[in-house]
Amino acid sequence: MNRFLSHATNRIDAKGRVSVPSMFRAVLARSAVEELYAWQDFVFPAVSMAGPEVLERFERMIGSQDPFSAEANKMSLLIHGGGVFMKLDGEGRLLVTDFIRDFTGITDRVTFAGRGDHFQLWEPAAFEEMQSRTRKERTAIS
Amino acid sequence: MNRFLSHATNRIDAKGRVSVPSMFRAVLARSAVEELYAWQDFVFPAVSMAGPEVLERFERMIGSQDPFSAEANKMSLLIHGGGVFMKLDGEGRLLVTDFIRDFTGITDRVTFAGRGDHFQLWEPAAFEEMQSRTRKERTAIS
DNA sequence: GTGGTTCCCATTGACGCCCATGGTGGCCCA
DNA sequence: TGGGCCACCATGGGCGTCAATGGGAACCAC
Repeated sequence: MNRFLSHATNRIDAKGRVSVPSMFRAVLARSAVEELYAWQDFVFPAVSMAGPEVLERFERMIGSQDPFSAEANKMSLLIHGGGVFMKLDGEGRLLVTDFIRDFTGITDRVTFAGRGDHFQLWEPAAFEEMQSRTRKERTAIS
Repeated sequence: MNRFLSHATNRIDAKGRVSVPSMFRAVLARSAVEELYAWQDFVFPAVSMAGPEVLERFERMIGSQDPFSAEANKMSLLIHGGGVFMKLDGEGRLLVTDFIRDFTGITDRVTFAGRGDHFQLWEPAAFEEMQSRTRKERTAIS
């Protein structure tokens, strides 16, 4: 199954690195992704990651709008200004930069959460809380 | 009958594995399910399992919404972030991971409960209690 | 140089695959 | 109908492999 699923929490080491769960790396490998596009999520205090094709998808959405519209402008602000490219080291770890820390509140541990076509980095407690709150809110799935 | 029925409690071994009741495995085999989609239930402290078609059903529900809405985002948080694919070993056992333990409170024994098109993993005492309480309430079957 | 990275290599514990054993129930046959 | 045989299921454990993590040393940029 070629989706990002499940969640797992890993520790950040003294050098600021954290292992991306092998499950997620396997998905990336299947789509031959080398460089990751990372962006600050539009809804949650989380950083999302996926292959570059997601950025292209975002750009097509902007392209289909009036380039002078406030709407297109704001969107570019988010997906370009709030996005970076990152890559993993030989062991499948990534550097937790301030870009990630400041936006998520992550300090020493990272919760990776699958989101289907991408995955996210959360501060563990924030993820827990958001998930359980959401579960309480809606009893309407199924 | 191709349904998950009845319940049974099995012991978790020293390696954290537990046998899925053969009755349930037979149902899975009949539908040629290789990989199980497991999700943290939206209502109970239980992990549910079924074939991948359930995930696809969930995803269609999300797909019918605005992908940038908070609503779609939260739903994905549960079905993607709160879901995993698992597979059984050669003997029909599954590994009871933290993904399962943390959410259900399971420690050394698991109660498997049939739910028609899927089955659930419960902490035995929690299952007992939930079942007997529900029986008393007698919500509105009759 | 100095701080921050990247590239390797080492360690340890978790997990997957395989084979073994014991207990129980079902079935056959006398 | 009683006994015995056999199949199947739940459970245990060995062992090789891989993932997560830690740390040294080369490297790059300012």
